Amino acid sequence: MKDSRREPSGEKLAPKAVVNRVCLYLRQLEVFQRQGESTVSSSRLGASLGINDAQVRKDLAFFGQFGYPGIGYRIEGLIGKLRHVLGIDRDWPIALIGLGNLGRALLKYKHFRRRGFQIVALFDIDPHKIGQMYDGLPVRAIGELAEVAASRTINLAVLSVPADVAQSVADQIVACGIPGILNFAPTTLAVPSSVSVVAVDLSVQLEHLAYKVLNTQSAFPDPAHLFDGASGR
Amino acid sequence: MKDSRREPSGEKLAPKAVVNRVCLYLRQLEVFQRQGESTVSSSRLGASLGINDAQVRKDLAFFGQFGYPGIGYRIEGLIGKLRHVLGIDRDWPIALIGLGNLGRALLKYKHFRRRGFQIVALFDIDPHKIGQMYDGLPVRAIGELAEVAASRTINLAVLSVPADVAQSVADQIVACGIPGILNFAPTTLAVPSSVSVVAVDLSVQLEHLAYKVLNTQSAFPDPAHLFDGASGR
DNA sequence: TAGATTGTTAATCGATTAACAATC
DNA sequence: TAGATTGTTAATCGATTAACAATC
Repeated sequence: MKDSRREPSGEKLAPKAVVNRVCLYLRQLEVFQRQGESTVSSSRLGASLGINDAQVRKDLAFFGQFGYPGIGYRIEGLIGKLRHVLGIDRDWPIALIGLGNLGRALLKYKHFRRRGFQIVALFDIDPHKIGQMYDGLPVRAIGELAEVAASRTINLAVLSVPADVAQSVADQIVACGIPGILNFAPTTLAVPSSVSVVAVDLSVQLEHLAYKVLNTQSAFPDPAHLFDGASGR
Repeated sequence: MKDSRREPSGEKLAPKAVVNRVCLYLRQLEVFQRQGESTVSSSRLGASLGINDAQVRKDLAFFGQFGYPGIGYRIEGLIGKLRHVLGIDRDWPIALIGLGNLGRALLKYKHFRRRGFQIVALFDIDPHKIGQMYDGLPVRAIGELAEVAASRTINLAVLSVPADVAQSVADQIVACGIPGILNFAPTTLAVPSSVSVVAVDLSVQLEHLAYKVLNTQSAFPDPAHLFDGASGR
């Protein structure tokens, strides 16, 4: 430890893998806190998540010196620090675009609210949905996005529209100056580098699971022979 | 190309990142196919997804030799090959456990069905939900899982229950011999290594997006000064 | 043929893990 | 003090990219 109370926030952008794990650390620290614990070691935190202890220390060290040699990490303090470095120590007003089955489920998803994420405006392209109320919020036409985003300083959009309209809606999101998109549409969005996108394709996740199940050494009966009519290329 | 029609399927487990990208290649190839294309090069496929062309070739080469020098990849054939290596050239009967807002949305999610994933049985712990019908399927008590799984050879479970019961439900899934779990509960599951888990934590995705937005060099006004009361550790 | 594009090797880059002095 | 645990360096491991002979 070179110097004692330094916190290098914002110096370098953390790698994607680090940020994802830090989100998990935060989630698990809150579990420990609810259980009445006050400190935790990197090895115990890692074990609860299936992550190597050196990895835990290195990930946390990326954002500052939070630990105490011989003791571990003070849970309450670390939670506050991680919330700060992740940027979730504030409110994030969100526009939800697309009120299909998935969109409506996301609207009611409790965990978002608990994290400071609050859906404050709804949009859809379907004329039948526009004007309806969901969870106390009116559904607006996408054309109103610019106006609403400006007046409420919305900076995140959750996109749950069909794939074939996702790019055109994304273009409008970008045009409004909204700098972040959580994309549930199963398509890759082209956006300027100043706009951040996190993509969640539920089918891809399930496909990945299928691959893992088929390729995990086990007693699982692989009916591959039923399909191997294909030969060569 | 050492020897001409080899297909090393099942030799080594592909890295996670490779599998995820291959799922995206497949998704994009189907787009090209719908547009009436018959071949595509690694550079064009990569460009449409923001992936380096050498990466595309290397990922595909992991599973076999599918391309033709000077021509590219024949789309229809490659789609079939990738479906096969991913294991989605068959039906996957699925148990959906937890019929909250998210679970009900997943039940109606069209893209699963199109990929061969079919939800064939519903389970919940809430006595008020048990016996109700959703989408033509009755909600069963979790105690019936073993029986139903055995009779229908279910091999994937989608878990959308609250975090505090997720582990105990996962234990029952494992006990039934179901080898794959898609976990939407915001908690890490402890399962034997013979069981595959893919975790999707929607809050973590949104947190990651918030981090990216705050740390992308841009005109985005960072109100961090409102929060920096914290000092030291 | 000339141009295009693959599969693969080598080079680069980044991420993970082991080890340990410093610290409490 | 002895034991525990950090932050960090060095070693390992794996993933990405550039380059190019082989091929169509």
